[in-house]
Amino acid sequence: MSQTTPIVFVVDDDISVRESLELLIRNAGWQPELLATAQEFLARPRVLAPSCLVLDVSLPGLNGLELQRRIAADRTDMPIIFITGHGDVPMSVQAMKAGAVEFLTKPFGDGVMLGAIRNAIERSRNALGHDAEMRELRDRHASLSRRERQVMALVVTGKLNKQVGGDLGISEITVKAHRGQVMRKMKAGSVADLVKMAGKLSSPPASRA
Amino acid sequence: MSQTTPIVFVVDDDISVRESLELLIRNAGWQPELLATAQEFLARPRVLAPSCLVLDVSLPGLNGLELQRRIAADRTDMPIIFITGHGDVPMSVQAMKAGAVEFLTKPFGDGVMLGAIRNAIERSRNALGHDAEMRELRDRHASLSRRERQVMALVVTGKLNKQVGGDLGISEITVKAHRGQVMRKMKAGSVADLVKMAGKLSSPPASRA
DNA sequence: ACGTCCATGATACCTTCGTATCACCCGCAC
DNA sequence: GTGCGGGTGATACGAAGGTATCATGGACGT
Repeated sequence: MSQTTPIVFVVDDDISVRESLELLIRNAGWQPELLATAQEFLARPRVLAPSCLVLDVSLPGLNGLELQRRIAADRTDMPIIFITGHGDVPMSVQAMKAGAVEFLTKPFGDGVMLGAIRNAIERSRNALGHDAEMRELRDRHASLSRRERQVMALVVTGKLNKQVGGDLGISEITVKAHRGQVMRKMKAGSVADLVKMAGKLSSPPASRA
Repeated sequence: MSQTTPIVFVVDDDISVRESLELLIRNAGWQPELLATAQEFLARPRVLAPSCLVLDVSLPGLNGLELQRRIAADRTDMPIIFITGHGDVPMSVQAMKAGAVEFLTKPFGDGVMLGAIRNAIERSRNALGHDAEMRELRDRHASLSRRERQVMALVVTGKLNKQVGGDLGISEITVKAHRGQVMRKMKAGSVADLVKMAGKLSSPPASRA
């Protein structure tokens, strides 16, 4: 599908780690982006390519777990692979519970890291696709007027036009008009489509694949 | 809803651990079940109450991670809390990736354990409800005849009766008959209902809340 | 003041749904 | 064989969906 090269961000204050990972990543065919601190990473604009983040747990200033907390919510398209020199169990558990895809202790083999990145990139690709679909859906839903949203909400529960009209205190004819608008604006070819869209719109932000 | 006391299974080969946890669990109002080995646990029949498993990683014979692999697939209603004396990071990461809800290193405070169990029981309760709903849905779906399943599959894509008939090579009238049967057997009050049911039936086994 | 969007409602017409009733054929079990 | 369930099809009718055209009124921005 997308021919953009996946980007692998590396945030580690140890320059030798950055350099060795740069080589590894470049040789594997991905685009490395090297940063020494969490702040530098946060200053970066969002990217649209599939990507992942190789993150050192202990960083000066904002540490790895704190950075994760900041970005995990909205950047579901950027899985995090933690690396650490002296990590302990509680730390790794916290990171995994917060959604990290991997937690590696140095030294780790090149193959392990490459496998982890490959996996993360794949997740990112899926998340990007999913996010794009959700954005599209939300945009359409946002283009509805207040009434149209209300009508849609009731229609997808299976209510008849007559009942929708009753609930909203308007006539069935008006409901039909709104309903038609909803179908057009949401680009739904059938009620079944609309129901599925409503399901996606109302379901929580994400779930781990 | 259910007034059954939640059950907390403890699998640890150290009797002093079992006994101290027994006290802790009982005082918290749950039903402790103590076992020394993975085999003993597997020999137990499934329970229908909300439950969780406090599991030592290192056990004679089948170890904790192996036991997890055996039961994680079907026993989504029994979250696992790992405990360990000398756990390392890779071990904890593996356990968390496989779906453990917590990974505690000894010694841990009573409050930490109680909090973890409370959380796990809550998940179990949700999973039980979800599982029951899914079982119910699958039962209904299984009660459909071949044709009825085919008709249902096409109807939930938003196809008109006429189109369904065309696809299956039968008349629209027959489709209506099957469709009515489907609605009755699935206990769907509307097409919207049916679409939602189909969505749940076709979605993967579970997703972590 | 004018245009635009939103909301409302009506009339008209055709399509589709949903169900009931009746019918025939087939395979399978008792 | 008789009964039963599944699959098929027809006729008929009422309910609901869906669209089009027309019309009114309020809110908001230019």
